[in-house]
Amino acid sequence: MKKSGDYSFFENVYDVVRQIPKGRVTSYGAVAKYLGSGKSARMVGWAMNAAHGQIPPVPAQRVVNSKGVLSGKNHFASPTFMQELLEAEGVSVKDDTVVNFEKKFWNPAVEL
DNA sequence: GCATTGACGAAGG
DNA sequence: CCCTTCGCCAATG
Repeated sequence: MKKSGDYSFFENVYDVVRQIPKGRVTSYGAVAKYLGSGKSARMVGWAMNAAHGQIPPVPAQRVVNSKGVLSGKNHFASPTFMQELLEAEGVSVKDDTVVNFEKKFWNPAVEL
């Protein structure tokens, strides 16, 4: 039996990612740190892997690694889909890396 | 139950 | 900047 508010780590990750403002990005580690897991950035990535088909949809394209690289683009429907989604939101991507990453960076621990 | 993998990150060379 | 090593933890074989 599942109680209301019984959020798993995965769902908690989805909740944070869904709150990323349009045109901004964050990193797996930042989300992990906000959730208190700190070094479990891999789990955030794993959560994204299971994020497909989630309702409401999880904007996984706004989550990149600490360098601003679209490390997970290969997991989207198409390797170019992630970049296209970001550029459609006003985030420029060059060589699989977010341009002006530090300016686009959205830190949940600070902004949330 | 152990070994390997991974959409990561930090530190060291 | 590039590469290697280590830590972290769930999923998978």
